[in-house]
Amino acid sequence: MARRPAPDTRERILDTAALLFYDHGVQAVGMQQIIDRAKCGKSLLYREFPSKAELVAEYLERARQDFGRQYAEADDHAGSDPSARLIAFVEAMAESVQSPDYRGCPFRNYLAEVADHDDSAGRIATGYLLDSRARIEDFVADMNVAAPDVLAERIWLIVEGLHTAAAHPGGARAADVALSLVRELVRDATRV
Amino acid sequence: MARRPAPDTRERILDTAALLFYDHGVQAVGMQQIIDRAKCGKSLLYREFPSKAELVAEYLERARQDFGRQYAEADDHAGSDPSARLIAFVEAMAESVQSPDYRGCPFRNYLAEVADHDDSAGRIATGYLLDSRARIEDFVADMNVAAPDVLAERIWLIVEGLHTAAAHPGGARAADVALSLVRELVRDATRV
DNA sequence: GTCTATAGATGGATAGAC
DNA sequence: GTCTATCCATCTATAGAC
Repeated sequence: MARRPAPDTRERILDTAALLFYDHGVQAVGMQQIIDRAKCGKSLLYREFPSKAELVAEYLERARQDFGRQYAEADDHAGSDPSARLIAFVEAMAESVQSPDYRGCPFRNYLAEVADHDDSAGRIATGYLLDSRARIEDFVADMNVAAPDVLAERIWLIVEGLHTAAAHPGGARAADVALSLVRELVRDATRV
Repeated sequence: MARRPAPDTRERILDTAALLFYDHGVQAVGMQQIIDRAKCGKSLLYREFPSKAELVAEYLERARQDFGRQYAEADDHAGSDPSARLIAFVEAMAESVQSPDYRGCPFRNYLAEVADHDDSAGRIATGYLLDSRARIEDFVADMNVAAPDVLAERIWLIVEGLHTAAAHPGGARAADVALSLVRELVRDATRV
């Protein structure tokens, strides 16, 4: 029994909670379940996370940062052409749904299972969606196409479908389908 | 206290439960909440629905039948051309997301919030999705297009996006976006 | 009196929080 | 570990319609 608190305790608890929240849904997972799996005491968990609501919010906030890093890295390799950056963004999202145990987008799942979107976690989830959509709109706006609003709306709809369809039965090909469709829309829109 | 059993008791309970389940999610609604809202006794609810799981399953089953009737009615007015029937199907789905208090597709929401898809309610939800997708595939197969699999996959992705995007902030135009995109894909695919 | 509805007490399990 | 609250589900008690 170490008296000194392990510095990675908070991260380990958050890792454990994130896995359980994502796999079974936020509401279906109890605090005791997280405590058992993380092998920590109750007092330790409540010292790091004062309530379940804050633990959920930090789970989504960390997921948002993780996705943000992946998208930033993909953007670094995409060059400066806005259409290439747009494709790279969609590719990064398509890659994130390719996991064999993919169970849907954590933000969209949270918004689907919790009706109140005005709490801390809900604002993170809606903020993530709005940021993703704004990123697409910004890329399209820089592409000098005839109808940027229409193109951005269509791509966003496909992105929404990508995250949802991949979690449903028979959704293994959703990433390829979304990517080919987005590429075709971009190609048609940028054709001289 | 009426001795005569009201013949619409079961439907009234199911109506009440359906509203609550859809608005707040299945897991967030308690049986007592339904009992209070439906103004019925506890024993009466449990006589009609032996468990919450069965009540949820009947909620989804009735929703499936309701949607099925709407789609069948739309199909009756679409004539016999498979592309017209396909468009009518997508139009009917687009109409169902136009409600101002739309909170997502009940089947997709259920699958998002409950991880186990092998129970009675889960099979109804997945069955609805598979049926909808098969209907699209059947219509496209009758259209004599060059690549029916690709077209059906793309339309299904858009349909998934339609149901998801309409429930998210800024999703008011999702129905129009999905419809115009599907119409364009069908037009391009059937062009001689 | 008989039947059925409602209302409330209750059981056991589990929730979040201290 | 403990506390309170709530979950689903069952059972009992009572009030009213026939």
